[in-house]
Amino acid sequence: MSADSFLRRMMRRTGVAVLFAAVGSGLWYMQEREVRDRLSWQGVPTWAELTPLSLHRVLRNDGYLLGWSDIRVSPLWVSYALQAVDDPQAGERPGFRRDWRTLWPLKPDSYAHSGYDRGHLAPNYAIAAVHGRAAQRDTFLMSNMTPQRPDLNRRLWQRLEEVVMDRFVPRFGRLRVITGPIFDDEFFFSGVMERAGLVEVPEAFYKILIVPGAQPRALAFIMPQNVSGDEPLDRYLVSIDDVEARTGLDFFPQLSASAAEALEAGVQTQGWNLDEVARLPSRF
DNA sequence: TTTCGTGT
Repeated sequence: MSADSFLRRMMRRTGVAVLFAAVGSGLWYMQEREVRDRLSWQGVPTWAELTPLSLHRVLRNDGYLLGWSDIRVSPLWVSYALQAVDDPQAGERPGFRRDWRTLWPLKPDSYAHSGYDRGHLAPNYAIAAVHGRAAQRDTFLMSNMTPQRPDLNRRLWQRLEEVVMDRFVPRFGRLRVITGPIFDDEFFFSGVMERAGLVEVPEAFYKILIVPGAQPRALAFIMPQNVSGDEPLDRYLVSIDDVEARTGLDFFPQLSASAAEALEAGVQTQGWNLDEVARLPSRF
C-alpha cells in the first residue's frame, strides 16, 4: 500500500469517526433533553450567579434528576414528576447504598451517631408508588440524602410528603416537585459549619410544587431543622423568589420573564385547600 | 402503606 492511499484511507476513516461522534452526541443530547423534560419543568435548576458553591452537575436516576455539588458534598436539588396512580404502593424499603458518581466516599453509615437522620430528598414512597421498584432503589442512593433532624424528617417533612402524594397528586392529577437543602454560606467560608461525617448540615430545606398547565400553579415551603414536627404546614409557605434568594439557584429558567414573575413573586394558596391538610397529625 | 436509628 502506498503512503498516499494509506493517508486517504485514514482520512476517510477519520471522517466517518467525526460523523459518528457528531451524530452520537446529537442523539445523546436529544435523549438527555427528553429525560430532562420528563423529569423537570421549564428547565432544570441552574445557578443565578456562577460561584463554586452554586456549581453542580446533573445526575440522572430512574424517576428523578439530582443536582450534585462536589464542593458542598451535597445534592442541591432533586426534580421529579408525580402522577395519580390507581393503587399506590411501595415495596419494602431497600437498603441505603453508596453512589460512586459522587466521588466522595459517602457510605450508608457516613453519619451514624451524628444525631441526624439520612433524610431523602426524592422521597421513597411517592417515587416508588409512581415510578416503580428500580426508581425506589435509586432514592436510597446516599447522593439523595441530606442530614435532617429526626423531628423534621420523621414528622413535619413526612407530613408534607404525605400530603403531596395523598392529597395534592389526586387533586391535580400531575405534579412537578423540586426539593433541596438550604445552607448558610457564612458558615461555609468560616469553616465552622456543622457536619455529619463529611457532609455539611443544611440549616433548612425547601420544596417547590408545580401544577403544570396553561395557568400553572405553584406552592413553595422552607422548613428549618429545628421544629417539633406538629406545626401547621402552611406556617412555612414562601414564594419561589424567597427560595431562589436563599439557595442562589434559578428555578424554571425557560419560563418567560412575565410568567416567572406571575408564578414566583408571591404566595398563592387558592385551590390547594390547605385548611384541610396543614394540621393533619403526624404518623410517627 | 408513606420516617428513621440503635442495639441485639
